[in-house]
Amino acid sequence: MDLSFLELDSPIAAIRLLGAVVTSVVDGGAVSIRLNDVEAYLGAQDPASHAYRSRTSRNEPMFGSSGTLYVYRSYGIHWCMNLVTGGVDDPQAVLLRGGSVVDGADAVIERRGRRDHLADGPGKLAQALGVTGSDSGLMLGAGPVDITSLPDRAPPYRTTPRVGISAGVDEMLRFVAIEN
DNA sequence: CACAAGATTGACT
DNA sequence: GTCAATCTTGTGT
Repeated sequence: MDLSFLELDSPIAAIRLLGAVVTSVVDGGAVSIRLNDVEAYLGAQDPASHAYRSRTSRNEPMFGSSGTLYVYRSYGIHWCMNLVTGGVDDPQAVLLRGGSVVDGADAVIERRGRRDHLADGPGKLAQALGVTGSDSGLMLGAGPVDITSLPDRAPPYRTTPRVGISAGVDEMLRFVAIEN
């Protein structure tokens, strides 16, 4: 799989990730999710980014090379999963906000403890894939997570402000695939 | 060392 | 629609 587009700026990489299939193999359960909701974080000049203030142990993976996973604890309860884009020392990332389960639904239902709303939110998507903080800093393909399919072209999508942030709210950096 | 805030979710009124 | 759960991390004293 050619993932070189992840070296591009996060808004462009985010759009290319729409329709992409992310897979994970954790505890013997193989899960595939097709992304339909992503957000771009620009890095040092983006007040909404975790890398805005300074380089810390938490956001360290964002300063790594593109294709690195950045996973953080949200509200003390959930895990949220990003893919690092841009070059080294350029802390851009794409937050994986949502997708639809295309394979391994049984494992997802067991992890989520319910049959609906399996991956329609960042915390839910990470839980569906079985991704946790211990996966932060791993490269795609080097750990349990990989991208196995990319669309030939970006699907139709709409652009909205990012969700749940208190700074940079005017930036239209959330990209949601339009359902057909 | 103390503390405030958070890229959310799910249950309940 | 409203609200509590829950705890790590970053920052300031």
